[in-house]
Amino acid sequence: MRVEGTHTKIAGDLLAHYDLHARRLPWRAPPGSNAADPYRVWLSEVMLQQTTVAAVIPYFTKFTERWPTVDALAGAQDADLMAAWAGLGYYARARNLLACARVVAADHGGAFPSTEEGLRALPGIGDYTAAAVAAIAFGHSAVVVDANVERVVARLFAIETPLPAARPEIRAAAGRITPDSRAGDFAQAMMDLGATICTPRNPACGICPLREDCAAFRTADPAAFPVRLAKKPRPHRLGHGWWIERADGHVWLVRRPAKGLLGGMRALPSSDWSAAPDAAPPLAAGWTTLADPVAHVFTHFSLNLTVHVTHLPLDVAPPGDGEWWPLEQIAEAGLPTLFRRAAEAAMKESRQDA
DNA sequence: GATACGTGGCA
DNA sequence: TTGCCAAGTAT
Repeated sequence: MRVEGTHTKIAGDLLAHYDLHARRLPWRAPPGSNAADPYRVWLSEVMLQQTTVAAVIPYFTKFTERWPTVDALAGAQDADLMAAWAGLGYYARARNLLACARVVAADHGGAFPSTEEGLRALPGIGDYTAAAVAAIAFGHSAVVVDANVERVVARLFAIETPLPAARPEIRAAAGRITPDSRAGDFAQAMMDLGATICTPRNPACGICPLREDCAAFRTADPAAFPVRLAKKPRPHRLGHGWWIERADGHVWLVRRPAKGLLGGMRALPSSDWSAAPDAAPPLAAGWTTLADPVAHVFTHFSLNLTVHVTHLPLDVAPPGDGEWWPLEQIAEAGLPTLFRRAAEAAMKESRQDA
């Protein structure tokens, strides 16, 4: 149980602002309604992990139309789920999403646990998502701390400790300003504030409802908070990808290993990605190498993928597991962005050859 | 605690 | 153009 402290003014000011200016988002119940659907709250929170609202909206719409309930999602085929997630990134989320739906359907009768502890035990639900679902879907006074809340709280209290070491301090401060009632609205209001007013760069302090509560506002540079440690430089890697097209308009696609980078996703056959990758093609054939490699930036390295193209007769197949995929349906293959771009480059080249 | 894990928008 | 950053989780 939280003790009502000296910071209740902050929650009051923020909720008053939220009642007037809350963003209308597809996963939010309409104003005045308290009918937040735990399935939709959970799905949106998983999609929003490290991902912008603008990127999530079309995926959320597509998923809820195709799979309206957690039981429906639990019945999805792995390949269909992964293909539907393609392009959104962090594909472990999609694998855990399906695992979580199946646990909820099989072990909880299709009803999400309502407590942080119960939610935290499910695949893909960490401290943040457990607190967010408990607060937003079930009205519990959970302390919800995401990157927005970290930034807002670091500024409200002008916390000088650099991230990530400041996490415990920030979490304690967040707990002190979280209200006993309307904790879900409070959490969403903090995130709205962080996304639209208390932004990482050039915060709009002039229209901020918490301006008079904010210690950073009284400093010369509010945007200097939160303090962050310098990041390590991102290494660069090289790789090779092979576009194997058959005379009847199909391309050879493989599925990547279940774990690791782009785990479980359809892909072009490719080499390892390293400073000096093995460039041996998967089969002996006449290869054309595209002049411009596909440049792609992952979180922890950047990549130049050199794309090689060949055309095979009908009676030749590459070694190993894979599938011939019709070229006119390449958009439905669910290729992650790197391979979608490689496919676009290869098909453009093939058209020029024809 | 540190690292692996995608992608796109913005300055 | 290049770097920063985003409703984090798993190991």
